[in-house]
Amino acid sequence: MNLRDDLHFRGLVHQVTDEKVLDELSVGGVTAYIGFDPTAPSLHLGSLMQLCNLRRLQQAGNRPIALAGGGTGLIGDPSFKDAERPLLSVEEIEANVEGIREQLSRFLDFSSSAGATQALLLNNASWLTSIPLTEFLRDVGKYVTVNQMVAKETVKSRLDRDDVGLSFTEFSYMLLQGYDFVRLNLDHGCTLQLGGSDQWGNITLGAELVRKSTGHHVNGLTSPLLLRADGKKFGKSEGGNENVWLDAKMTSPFAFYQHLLNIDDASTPEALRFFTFLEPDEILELDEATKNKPHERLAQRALAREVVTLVHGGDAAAKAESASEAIFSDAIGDLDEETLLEVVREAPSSVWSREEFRVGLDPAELFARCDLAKSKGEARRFIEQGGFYVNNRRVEPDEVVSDGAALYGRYLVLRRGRRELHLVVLA
RNA sequence: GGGUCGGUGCCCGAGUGGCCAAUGGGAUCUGGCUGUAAACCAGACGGCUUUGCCUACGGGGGUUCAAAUCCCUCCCGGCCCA
Repeated sequence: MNLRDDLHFRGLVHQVTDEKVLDELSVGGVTAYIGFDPTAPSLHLGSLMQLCNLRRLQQAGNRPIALAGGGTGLIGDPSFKDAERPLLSVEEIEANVEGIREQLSRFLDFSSSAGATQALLLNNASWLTSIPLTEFLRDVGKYVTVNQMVAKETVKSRLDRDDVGLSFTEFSYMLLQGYDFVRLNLDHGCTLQLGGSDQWGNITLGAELVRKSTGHHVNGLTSPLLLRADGKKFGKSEGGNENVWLDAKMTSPFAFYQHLLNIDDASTPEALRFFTFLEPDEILELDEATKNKPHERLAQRALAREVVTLVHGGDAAAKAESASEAIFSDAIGDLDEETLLEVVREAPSSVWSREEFRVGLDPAELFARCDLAKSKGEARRFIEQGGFYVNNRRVEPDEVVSDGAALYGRYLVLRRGRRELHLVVLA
């Protein structure tokens, strides 16, 4: 299956400036770029989809450019944000760009052996922070009318609001992004910009800017934004509004695996298409499985395994998988010590002095200090509601936890609700 | 710079001197049912040494026995005018 058909099968083409681009991509030899916002030190599940797209292009014989927005990040993209965004400091941005640089290399081939398809990582700070204002206004601003900028959906939604405004800084963002496209076209022969559907306005403006200022014809292609069936953002964690990060230190492989495993049935077909490199017939089979025997969750399992392997490697995926199976079964105490440790290794853990447990410890304090509750007050509430477990046994009110309860004399597996875990090790 | 409206808990949004840790909705969390889903039902949802105390209604100051609510001032935002 060629790339065009594959992209269509996966539903990855939302809008495209010219259908012919898809054929060119299928042949290969196109240079295309995607911008990544350095608003955090790590990419998250949301950006993973764009990463996958770049990877798909590269595998089909095209050259991907990952553009870190070290310059545009200083300004802030207002697209579909309903309020002005706080500015990040230069230091923060730079640190974030460094973090992202590492992650990208797991997905794209940056080695010279890739030849004409060798991936590039660029940072737009290298040109955006040094271009003179007057030059920018003459060479870029002159090609764009405020009329067309204001007409962009992303801007209109902000202008129509009567409670917030839109600063000139954020308003200018699209010009900077457009200028990126011009630079990449002139310096690297880049002729295509990819992005999420929220980037359509920015992308078309950029393409137009390239055409007017260089005479070169370039294109844009957007992918749909993946929302869960319940309308929630996809990359958000189960607990709270935290992003699901690609950095193992910020989101453990176990937590990452769990997040994918818990995706609702209705969203799995899309997730499989967007986030995995499984063959179309495998995907169709998994769709069937979800429909006919949903309780087995074959699609979710495959999704979790594939994506964790992609992001953290096969070993981490295997561990997360076996840990997930063991930890939610009944008899956690029946596991031998080695298996037990293996199983909870991916969960957060902490080491405690045995002394603290001698006389028995207030479980509210224990759970609060392990971050399974925000405060002791909240911890007490969880206990009253029956939401806390030690070694998979529910904690009763007035109970105390002592070292006698430890498995193998050393381990306490704390759990809140169905799936928030923490391992306490006695030293 | 002038006029005007506004800034309340994670978000939206009531409250205009005591009965306000603050109605309601959403989000979130826990429990039940299940498949570690979805939907649905129930409960919780500032903190603590929890019959009570502390911190909170943009910041600071003031009036009052008593303020989210009144006054002054500063900061921030919307709209209109210059």
